[in-house]
Amino acid sequence: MTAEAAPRKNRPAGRPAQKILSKEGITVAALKLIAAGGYEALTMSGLARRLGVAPSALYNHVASKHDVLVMVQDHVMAGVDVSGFGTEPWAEAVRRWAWSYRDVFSLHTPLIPVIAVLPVTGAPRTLAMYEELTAGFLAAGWPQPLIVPAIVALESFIFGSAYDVTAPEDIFESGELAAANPKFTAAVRARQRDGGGTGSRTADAAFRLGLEGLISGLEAQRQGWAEGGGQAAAGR
Amino acid sequence: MTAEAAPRKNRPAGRPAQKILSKEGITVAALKLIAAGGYEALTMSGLARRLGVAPSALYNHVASKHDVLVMVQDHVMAGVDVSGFGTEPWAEAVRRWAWSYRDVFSLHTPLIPVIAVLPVTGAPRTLAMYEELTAGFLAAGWPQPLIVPAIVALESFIFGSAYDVTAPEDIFESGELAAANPKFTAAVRARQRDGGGTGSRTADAAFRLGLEGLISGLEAQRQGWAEGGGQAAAGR
DNA sequence: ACCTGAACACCGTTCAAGT
DNA sequence: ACCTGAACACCGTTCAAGT
Repeated sequence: MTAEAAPRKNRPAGRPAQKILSKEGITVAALKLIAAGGYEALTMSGLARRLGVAPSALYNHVASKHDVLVMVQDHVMAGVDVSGFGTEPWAEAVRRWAWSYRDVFSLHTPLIPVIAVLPVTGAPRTLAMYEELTAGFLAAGWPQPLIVPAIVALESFIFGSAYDVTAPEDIFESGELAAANPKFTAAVRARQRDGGGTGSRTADAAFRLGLEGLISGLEAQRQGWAEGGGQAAAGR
Repeated sequence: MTAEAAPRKNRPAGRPAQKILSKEGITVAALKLIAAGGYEALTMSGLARRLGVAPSALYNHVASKHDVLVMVQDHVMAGVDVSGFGTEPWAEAVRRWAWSYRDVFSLHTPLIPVIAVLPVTGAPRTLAMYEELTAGFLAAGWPQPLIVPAIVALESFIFGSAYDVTAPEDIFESGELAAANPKFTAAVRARQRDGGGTGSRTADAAFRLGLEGLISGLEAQRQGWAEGGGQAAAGR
């Protein structure tokens, strides 16, 4: 297929004439493996096979498989669209960013537990995204203390929604328990779908509703903060 | 410690006089294992050891480890507080539910990928929770087509936020990249924390902001729907 | 420094044999 | 039907040996 990863043919032991592996190469190979066979296909030996090396060779470049996931994550993050910040109104920029973020990570849900707890130090592109976001929030007049909590809230919603995209369409069919749960069963039948039809975009309808709610609701929280002189709204 | 799982002492092969395992017993043992050593400790052989059987014996009662996670999930779900629905105003009931849901699953984040795509058919307690929720939304006057999308949106936010609870406090420290990302670095320093101090509840501040935003924003979306005669708000 | 090859300590799961 | 015990096909990771 591609020429870059010529299969190893009985290469002798010992340090090779010029080095074969690099972090960048490992990351690219990992992304190809994922594209071809999903995250199940991403194993250290699968990665080594594709790169034409022994599995143990990988450990000269990464400390663990977790390291590989971090590298993949930072690469994938480049696909998130922050172009609206600086060119569009705040709400519109958030919309563009949020939809692209969800779409990208719905194809990479196994990265979510990794990103969600990952110190940004190790992920320069992710950090760059946050910098763009922050600039956009500041330009829209957001008070500094609310910016990080607002971004975290939006991201939390996006991560959860990315899982939802991967759920089967009939996830809420109550089956034989329908009779015991009539109100929910009826609500599932009547639920709003995106596009108005019975097409398979129930995840989109929920994401749109939540995102529009969050955008207007965060805006309201911001007003409340300004009026309250620096305290957040109603508590637990 | 407990008497129930007396260690096996050279029990002979063959069907025992009376059966030793049950789904309920396996679930309880799994929860104890998790409480003691987290999800790393939940292995099929660890489970078998605690129950005093051979690992293969478990497969007479469950088809896979995924089955065990589903059973654990339904058990954990019982800890979510839906008592507000029917006794409190809608917003207050949602608050109580959402905080308890997040708190419970922040201790069980490995279940999130399982629940998020799990057909409710296999999880009766989860289904019962949705029934309660739906009743509460209906009683508050929610239009039927918006109820499921609204619940899904709230749940997505809750799942994402549960991960956030487990993140290290210094997750946003930009380290040596601080100079290249000045606005974000400053926003992190200035960020709102719950309780007003520098205590470790940054996750709570973000959750509160997002939840209050969602509650008021969803309320606004509901108004928009009523006024628009049955269409949702601004699109992609 | 950076590769090979063998080995280690696990996983989840299958299956024949036993009562 | 429901257990044991051995075996299988994987994992990620370590480490001595080689250049």
